[in-house]
Amino acid sequence: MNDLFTSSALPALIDLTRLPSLAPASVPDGDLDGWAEGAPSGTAAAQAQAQADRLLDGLNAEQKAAVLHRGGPLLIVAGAGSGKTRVLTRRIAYLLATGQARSSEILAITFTNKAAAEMRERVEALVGPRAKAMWVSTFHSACVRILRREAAHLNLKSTFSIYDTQDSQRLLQLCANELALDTKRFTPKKLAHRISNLKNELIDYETYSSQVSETNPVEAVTARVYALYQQRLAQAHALDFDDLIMQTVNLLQAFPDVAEHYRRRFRHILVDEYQDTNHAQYVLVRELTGVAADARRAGGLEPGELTVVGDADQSIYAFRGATIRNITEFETDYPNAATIFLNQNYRSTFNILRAANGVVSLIKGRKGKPLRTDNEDGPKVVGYVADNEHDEAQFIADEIDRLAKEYGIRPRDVAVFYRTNAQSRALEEVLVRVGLPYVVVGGTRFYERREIRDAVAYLRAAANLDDTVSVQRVFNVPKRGLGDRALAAAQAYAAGHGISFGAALAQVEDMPGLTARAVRAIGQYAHLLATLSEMAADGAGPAQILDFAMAESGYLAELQDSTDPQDASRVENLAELHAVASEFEQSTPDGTLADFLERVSLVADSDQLPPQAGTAEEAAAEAAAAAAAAEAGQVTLMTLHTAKGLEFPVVFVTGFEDGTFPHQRSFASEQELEEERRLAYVGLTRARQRLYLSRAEVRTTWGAPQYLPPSRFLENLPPEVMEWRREKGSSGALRPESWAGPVRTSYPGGGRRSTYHGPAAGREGGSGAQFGSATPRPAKDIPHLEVGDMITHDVYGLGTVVATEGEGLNAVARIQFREEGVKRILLRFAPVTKL
DNA sequence: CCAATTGTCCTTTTT
DNA sequence: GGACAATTGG
Repeated sequence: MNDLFTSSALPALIDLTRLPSLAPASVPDGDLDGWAEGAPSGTAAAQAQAQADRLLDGLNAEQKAAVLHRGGPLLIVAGAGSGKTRVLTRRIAYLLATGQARSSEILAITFTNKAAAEMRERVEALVGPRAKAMWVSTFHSACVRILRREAAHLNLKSTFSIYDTQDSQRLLQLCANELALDTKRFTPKKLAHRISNLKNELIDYETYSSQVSETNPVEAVTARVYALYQQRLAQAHALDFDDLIMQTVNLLQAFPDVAEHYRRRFRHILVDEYQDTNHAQYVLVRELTGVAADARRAGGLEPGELTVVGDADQSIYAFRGATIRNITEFETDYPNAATIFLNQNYRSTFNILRAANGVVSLIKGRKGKPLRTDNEDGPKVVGYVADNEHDEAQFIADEIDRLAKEYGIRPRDVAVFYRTNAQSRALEEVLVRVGLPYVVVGGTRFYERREIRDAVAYLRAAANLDDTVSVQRVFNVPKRGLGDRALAAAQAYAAGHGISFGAALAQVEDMPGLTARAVRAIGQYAHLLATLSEMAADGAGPAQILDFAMAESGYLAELQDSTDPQDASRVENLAELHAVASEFEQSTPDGTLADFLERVSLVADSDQLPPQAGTAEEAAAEAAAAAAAAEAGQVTLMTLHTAKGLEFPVVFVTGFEDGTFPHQRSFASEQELEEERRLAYVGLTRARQRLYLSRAEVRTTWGAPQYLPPSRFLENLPPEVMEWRREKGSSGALRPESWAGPVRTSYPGGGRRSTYHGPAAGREGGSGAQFGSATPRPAKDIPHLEVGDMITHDVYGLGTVVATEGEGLNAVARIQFREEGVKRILLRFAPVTKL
């Protein structure tokens, strides 16, 4: 390890005299926790160094090198399960313990707030109060803090609202209406996506407008909407998710003194999950390190220390602008950078790893080396082919039961992953039925529930009356007898007077075109908002304001008086929000309403995630794990995306069907398919001991049951690591014929179709059942198609017939699909219906 | 003029 | 099987 340390570190460019002393800044007082900032002294220094060196215990040579690296940017290419979080944590602790960095000089960026909280906890457990002033957060949270502090520079209220995707789309809908767009063609969703991409590339609307070709209608419209959207955001004193990054970059670039302040402040920047950063985030990091700014270096500011950690194989966020180039070109971007590879996997059994490597090995131009491990083979990876999603869920439930009985595995050790959130329903149904405790992470998140968003809209309005999206959201919630008419009148008035919607409401007396009833209703609403604003301005806490708003508006009463049983749980959710707000007031006494709202906007409720045990050294995490060990806990259900960075002893990855995973929408491009492949890799590598892969032959997606072929990813699993419990569903033989009468999986009135454990299942299991052997499909069932007919295909969706050939059993059609282009399809087998 | 009701699209993945 | 928009009845 010393070899690695001395050879890779200390590149020529680094001025040794400027490196901080290795000696710790303080005397260790028995244990690490006792350290306080102070002056170094002789023997104490040696002792402290010994303490610091203990941070290297249990690390392999590469990991040590990564912890010890000094001088110049460092790229750690860390394969799945190679202990990257551990290395990053130790590296920060080491910087602090040796006095190379003060905690106030550290900015560590993680992917989620949960990861940030855990990392902070672990570092604190290692070096105690020395870690106090460091920033550990996501890009977004860090940017909000900077923007709030520097709001004046940007002409922004420091209580600006933060718009999530839903809010942005609402505002875009308003903009689209205003511009009288064809919202069928330009949906808010698509517009949001386009604008988000532009922002990720740091292209502001002025630049974009000047670049677009007027003859391209999509670009021209996007430019107009983008401009209006930004104007509306500014009027609302709101920033969307992408603005948080882009505006921070703008700030740093436009105000050199501000930039310099933060560069001096954050001498050590560490970025986790670097493969998932987008261009804007890349530039932000570059601005903060000042490495690219030669001119500033001439001004006496040395470049900051930058450490990034990532794994190109786990890049799964390209859809949101992440670019692998940030990791593959790191050495070009930072010429004196060093790279350290961590390829040893400590997490998974060899069988699991071989399966994972198989899935990802096909990717073109893949640079990484396959992971290696000294771990034992472990049990084989279990495959299962279910008849349908309920059968799949039943298999999982039965298997969890069996594992509990035979190996004492607890629910908390088990995770079930799926590609899309919608897939969780079938799983939940079965888990409820068999009585297995479970928790769904993500999905319809707490903060996305309607009542929560309504309540938060009141709070936002209180903090920022100009927040038009929020003020309009609860304009008639609870019902105040205000409809489109009243809304339009107020909107017109606001536009005519150049004031915000919220401000306009106060002048309801002057508003033309309203009935007396509407005037009264708006007046009451305006009064309520004014009162809430005053409370917020007087420093009332979020819980107090929430209480008042819910009571005074009649929102709570409306829910309580309702007979809809759903509304009862809404009341409970509001109580939960109130509890969160109260807890916030207690834990952060000087936290403002804006602070609370920031947390609500940026913190996905990842608190539900089980604490990750794994690394042994972190006292706090260890204690928590030990305390929880007695509990059986809950099975964790989540999407594959959410699973990134986690690990579980037992993992089920479901839905291995072409169309589900890889998702149908990714068929269009090679890049997207590769991203799906990496997603599979991420899923498989979450497992420590046991891995299960399943698919359903028939899956019911919104209404209609669909036959789906096996996922192409399954073909790349090395057969020797697989144990197929069931290779065909009992509907398998039916497949080619099944089209005439698709399996009925809808069950009216909640009556559940029993899963197939009958003789059919037994007969098919494992034996080479002949594919459609018995009766060739009767000719009458083959749809007769002519050019121009519209059809739907179970896998490819809507299509138009562009050519036909052959007759009867051999009839073939060329069909133009929306996503897929033209396909040649043998009608005898294809799941096609004529429309 | 508003509110409940019927139709329509739909679904990736998320900070 | 759900969110949300246009539609119709009150």
